[in-house]
Amino acid sequence: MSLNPLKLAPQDCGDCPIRHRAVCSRCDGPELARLEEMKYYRSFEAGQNVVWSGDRMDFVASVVSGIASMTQTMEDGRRQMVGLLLPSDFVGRPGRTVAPYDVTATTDLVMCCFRRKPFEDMMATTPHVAQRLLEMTLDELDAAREWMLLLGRKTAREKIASLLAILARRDTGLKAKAAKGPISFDLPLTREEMADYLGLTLETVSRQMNALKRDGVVELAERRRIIVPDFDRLAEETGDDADGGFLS
Amino acid sequence: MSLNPLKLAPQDCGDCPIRHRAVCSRCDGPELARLEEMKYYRSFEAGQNVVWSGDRMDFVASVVSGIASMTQTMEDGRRQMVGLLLPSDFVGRPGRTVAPYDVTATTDLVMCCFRRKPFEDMMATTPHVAQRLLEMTLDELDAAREWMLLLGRKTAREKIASLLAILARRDTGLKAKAAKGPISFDLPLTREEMADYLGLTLETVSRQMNALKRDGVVELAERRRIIVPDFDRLAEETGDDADGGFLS
DNA sequence: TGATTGCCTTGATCAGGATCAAATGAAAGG
DNA sequence: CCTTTCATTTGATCCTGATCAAGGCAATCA
Repeated sequence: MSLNPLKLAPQDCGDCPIRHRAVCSRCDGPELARLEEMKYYRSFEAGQNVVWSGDRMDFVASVVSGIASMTQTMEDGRRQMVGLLLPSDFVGRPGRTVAPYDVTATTDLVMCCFRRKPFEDMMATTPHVAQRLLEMTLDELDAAREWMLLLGRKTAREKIASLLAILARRDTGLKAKAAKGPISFDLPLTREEMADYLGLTLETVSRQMNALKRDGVVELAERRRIIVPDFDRLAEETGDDADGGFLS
Repeated sequence: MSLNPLKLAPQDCGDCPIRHRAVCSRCDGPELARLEEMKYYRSFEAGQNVVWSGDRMDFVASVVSGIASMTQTMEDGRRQMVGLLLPSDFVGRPGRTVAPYDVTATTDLVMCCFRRKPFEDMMATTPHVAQRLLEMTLDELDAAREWMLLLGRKTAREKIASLLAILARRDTGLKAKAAKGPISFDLPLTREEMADYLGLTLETVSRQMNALKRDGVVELAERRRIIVPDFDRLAEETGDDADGGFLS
């Protein structure tokens, strides 16, 4: 099975670190118990590789803490990030045995894994699980398509602003665009990783970050902390329309 | 429900034009009969809109003939195609009511539709269907990610070659990269549509198409017909590695 | 403490593709 | 047949972001 991220709603996870409740929020008792039985944890250090493209993958997993990225690399070394896995994101593809992308821990990382076979068996016998996974995959597909718009049509400045807005939303848990008062969050990516996300070079990322700083859109604090004085202002810089597709 | 394409394997479709056998290749009798009951056809003229972003969508569908495209548009008019729907592709998202993208018929188009509600009901009671849809969605996600690599890291020439290779493969049904002898197929897109697919301008598309022609990679025949004297040669121009991810 | 290393910034220059503009070609309609 | 319209080509110029090259800064380690 190869890797794909499927977002789990954090609120479904309760205090269970593996958050697998979200996989089947309507399952009680037996299914949850079965999930509980087959789970195990793996941790990785920052920079360590989780799987290589082409590897056999015998598990699906969800991110407990830390961040991983999925990247594709061309023969001559050009790299494009195609997935960014944050806590509560799901990874893995029921039914596939080979990973199509490299997955790398960009920070220290803990994942909660389920062996593929029993997980698939449960999927086959528990309709809710398959449906929930389908829903999560559709969300991921939407995200990929917004990403495509970013890669294909946005300017460097808009790309940076978009990425910061995405991270800010994920980190602070805000769904809507509007937000009063300053927001701050940790930037978990290096300039190079941001560049790979955005289809830019690291120099351009650096320049545009500082341009946004000069213009008062963000402040760059110690230890890669980002302060956003006015989220709406940042949102304006993304090039997205104000209401931004939060309809279901 | 909003739109997403899910590829159906044409070989699963038998002689049924709606190809819904592929939705549940393991279903016999009752499920197929239910699908048969709820289906209806819609046709569109080239250029006509199927749904607008934000519209309510009460059906899922598969493309019977013709081509449709999903596009996202920014306020200032910049456009990015995020999905290209060829015959046998599936469109629609069980569980969602609002389309997130514009869907437009780029040629005359016939779609076979299923009302969303009964389709969802069948999904809920027929595990195979949900699993099959999940599989198709995962394929679509893979395609989106390859598209992301194209948008973020490929040169204009590589982008054009990649698109032509994709269309050639779909049109001629070849799975592998290798192909002896010349291939020809119809280019169903205008220069502008190609540009929207590739994140380029139509002028750049035109120039690079003619560059590929000058270099003998393709021939541009009458009525938008494309002749590829040597598919391997075209494949080399895409920037993808030779084996190209045809592992499952 | 100094050296190394990884990450980031900054500068100078270049080039790939965008933009603006005009001409050509082909199909459709009166 | 001429006109209109739309798709495409081609040319000239511009500009954004890439590339090449140094230098700075902070953390880590000997």
